[in-house]
Amino acid sequence: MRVTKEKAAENRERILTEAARLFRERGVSAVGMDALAEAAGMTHGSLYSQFDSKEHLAAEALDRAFDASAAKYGEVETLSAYVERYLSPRHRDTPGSGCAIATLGCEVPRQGKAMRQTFTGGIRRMMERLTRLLGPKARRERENEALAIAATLVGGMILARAVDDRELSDRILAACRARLNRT
Amino acid sequence: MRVTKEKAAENRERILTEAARLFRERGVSAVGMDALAEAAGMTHGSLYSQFDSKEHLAAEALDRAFDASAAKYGEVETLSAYVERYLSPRHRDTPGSGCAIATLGCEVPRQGKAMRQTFTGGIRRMMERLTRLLGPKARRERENEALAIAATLVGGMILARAVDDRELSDRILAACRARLNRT
DNA sequence: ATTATCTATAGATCTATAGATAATGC
DNA sequence: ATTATCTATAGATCTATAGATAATGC
Repeated sequence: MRVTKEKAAENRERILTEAARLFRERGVSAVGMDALAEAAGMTHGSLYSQFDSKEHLAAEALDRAFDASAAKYGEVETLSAYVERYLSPRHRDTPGSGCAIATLGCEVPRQGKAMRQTFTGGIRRMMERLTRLLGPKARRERENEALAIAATLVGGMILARAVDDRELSDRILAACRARLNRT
Repeated sequence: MRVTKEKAAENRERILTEAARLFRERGVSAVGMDALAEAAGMTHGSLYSQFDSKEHLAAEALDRAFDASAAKYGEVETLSAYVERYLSPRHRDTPGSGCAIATLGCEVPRQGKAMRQTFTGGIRRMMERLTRLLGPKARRERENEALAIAATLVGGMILARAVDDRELSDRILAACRARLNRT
């Protein structure tokens, strides 16, 4: 049952949107093509007429996730607003729509070339956004500071999500926010 | 073919040692019982006479990984020595014997209760070690600082391992070291 | 008698492909 | 005629269990 070009393009979008969410929620290797197809309201066979392989699909979905993050944090005007938003309990509790670096960072070194490339691009975009929010210092110096800030943001979120204790988790977020606001 | 109690205990140790390495190298869900058995020089059937399930095995292996890290960083006498060691290219390039938080942190929120509990314990141990290395301030304040430092260490290592570009990777490590040494 | 290990296998699940179907797009 | 989707299935792989084996431990 063939559909219109338009409908097919919509389906493709929906697959990518759902994939971007599911991969961030459960990890790339834990989400099968079947789960992706079901989430998009299709059968898994049709994913293969839209994408060459799971890895290609995943790399494209990851790119969407980075685009969404860039749009979200592009609005932010100060470092402290960035920090407050990133290290919020709300972000911690909604990984499916949050920063892909914090959800997939540990998995990426073991993934294929396409994924790693996309991911490196995502990290560079985050670094550049943070660099622009930093004071009047030399560019190189701001970039290095941005990298260290990114590490604290990503690491803080990963630790806050990993611990089994809500109180400790809140405390991790608060401690990282405090530290970054003291910059 | 039954073996001596002693030999069986040795086998159990070897399974855990190899598991702790393989899980950190490839991720928990990417390493099957077959791969673990082969690495320990056995068939997968025998893993089930030593462990109830993969998750129990993984939790115990993770505990070993944390014990090893505690021993390694227990020798360290200053914060800057801790930072140099943790954020070294050597650590980045040998995940199999490195910090389990940096290799498995993203995966843990999706794992079972036993894993999460062990992991939380590992994070607490890291925090306590760092707290002891911090100056003469009040305990609570040092603990919070330790959490933020841990976030930078873990996040920095994850970013350095994730990027596809060696130069950028080295730069991430250097930027995080510089930032933490300015504390 | 007990038990650590091996062999064999069950039952799921996962990625990917082949071929049929049916409606679009030319 | 083309093609997006569906159905069916191949071939791997994964966790776990059952039963046999053979040497230990009592």
